[in-house]
Amino acid sequence: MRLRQLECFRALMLHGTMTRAAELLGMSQPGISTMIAGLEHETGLTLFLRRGGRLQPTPEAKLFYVEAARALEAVENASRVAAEIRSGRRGHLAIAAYPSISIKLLPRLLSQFAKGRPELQVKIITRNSATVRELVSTQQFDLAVAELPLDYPTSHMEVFSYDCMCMLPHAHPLAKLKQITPDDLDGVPFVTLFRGDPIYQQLASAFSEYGARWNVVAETEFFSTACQLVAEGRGVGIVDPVVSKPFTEGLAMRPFKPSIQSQIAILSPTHEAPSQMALDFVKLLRRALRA
Amino acid sequence: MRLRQLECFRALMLHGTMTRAAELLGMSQPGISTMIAGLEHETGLTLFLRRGGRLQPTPEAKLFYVEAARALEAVENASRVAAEIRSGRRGHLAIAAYPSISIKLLPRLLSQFAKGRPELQVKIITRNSATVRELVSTQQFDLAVAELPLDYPTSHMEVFSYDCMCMLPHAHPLAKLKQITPDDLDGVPFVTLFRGDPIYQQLASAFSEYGARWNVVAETEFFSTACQLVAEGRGVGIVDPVVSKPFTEGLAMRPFKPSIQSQIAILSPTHEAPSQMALDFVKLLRRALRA
DNA sequence: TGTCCATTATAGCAGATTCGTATAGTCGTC
DNA sequence: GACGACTATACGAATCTGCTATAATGGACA
Repeated sequence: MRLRQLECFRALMLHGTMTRAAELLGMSQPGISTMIAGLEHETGLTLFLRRGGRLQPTPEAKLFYVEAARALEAVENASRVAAEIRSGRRGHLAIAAYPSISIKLLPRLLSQFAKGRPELQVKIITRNSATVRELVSTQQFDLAVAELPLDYPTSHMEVFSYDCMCMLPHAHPLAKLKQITPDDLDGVPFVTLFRGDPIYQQLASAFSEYGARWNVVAETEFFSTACQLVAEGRGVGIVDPVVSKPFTEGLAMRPFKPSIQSQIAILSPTHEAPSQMALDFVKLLRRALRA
Repeated sequence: MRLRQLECFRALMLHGTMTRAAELLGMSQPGISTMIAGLEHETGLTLFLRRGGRLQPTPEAKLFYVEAARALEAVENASRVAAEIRSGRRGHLAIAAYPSISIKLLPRLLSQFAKGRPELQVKIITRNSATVRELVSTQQFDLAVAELPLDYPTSHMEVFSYDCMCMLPHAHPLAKLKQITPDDLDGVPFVTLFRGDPIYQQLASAFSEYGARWNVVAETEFFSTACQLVAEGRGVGIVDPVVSKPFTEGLAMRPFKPSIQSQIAILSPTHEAPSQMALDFVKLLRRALRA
């Protein structure tokens, strides 16, 4: 059973005569004739009665038409889907990300990305960076974003490093300074991430190196929480300048010495080829993370 | 997009290598290779990554596979349905019939006909013979059975004539006779069809011709009702010997003089070709009506 | 009845497609 | 470095497709 036969059959059923069906399909009448003859021969069905040089569809033809039309639609649908995939209108994007980025930056980028991609399906899973790393190794995701250091490095990894900045209310006395050091923060109420976080470790080292007293008044799990505490006047804190930017509006940001490094990475599954969709989104994400 | 391309694609997705897919499809490996290359070229999708002489399906291939498989199934289904139609396993049979035949005989024949035809859809509509005639002219039915005379004759019509027989309880005194005439029934309680029915007209003539008194004690719409009244001892009656046979078990049947003719006809739509299914069923019905 | 018109069917041919064989290229493994 | 497993390309034969030309059929109408 060939597709062209079904197309000819459908056109003939819809338009009554071979001559007209041929016009519609842009082919000759004898072409239709042989196609229909072939279809009748191969199916063993008498689809049309030849009455007075005209065709009359048999009841069998009407029964078969339902299935033929369905089959043609399915094929045409496959063809359309192929075009949608090619043009990036259809696809899915499963992303695993650590909390700070999945709260604001990622949704913002994704909704921007989804414009003009009506059939795009997006899945975002938020886990801590260690879990994100495990999820990537199970190949369940097209893409992942995690903080470094990872327990062990993955092959496909694109790293972004940031010098963290000190955030404090505009009204804070230290906001007058162009740059802030541990000395400036000696005994100043400080909001930080939990003890396990690399940022915490680096801060602890920095304060002890400078011989300043690090007065931690709050430990949070997410940057966003820390930022909110600072905004409420609970103390000052330190964040990366890109991923956390959406949370620091209305706060003063000052460079911090010594350099406190925040590193995040875009991870790709190792054994799986990335989809074009994923590659396209990575471009957008990369641009955002470089900014 | 050609079917063979989709078949090759499916086999390749299912079996991993072109070599194996070729075996499964009974073709050569280069054949698969060119088919896939053609499909990739025509869809504009990169469906497989060539890594070290091996193929690795891309995420796009996985997306497309869903639709490709669906399309192939639809086509294969159409092919299967064609075979079912050809073999008579699939089809429908819409029959309009007058009450007496649609109550017993028709269902009995249809259930016999439906054996070995799993996908057969049957529709029976019961109307009086005049309405049946109208329904046939609207071409909504594959077949109809009505009593004669019709108000006007249809072109495709096969007539069956019966000499009606007298029915009476076995215990009835007249059951001893081999044959019954209006004289025998002079004043005998009689159950008959309604006044409008051809049978009624013929009986009235017969009794008046013989100068016998026709003692009608009940008029019914259906033969089945009349038969039941006779079985209950309400009187004697007259029915055709074939269509009404299912209702007359337990009753004595005797030939009646003069001949009271019951005529019924199998009607086919005029402008519509009959389905093979309908033709097959007519054969069965004809055999039953001739018996 | 004969002519015209609209339709379908068949024949023959050119081009496209399909699919085989032969062969080369690639990569991992031992 | 040879082998094995795999894919890609070249080329030719068979098949399929779809065209033009033409025949055949039957209805409409003068």
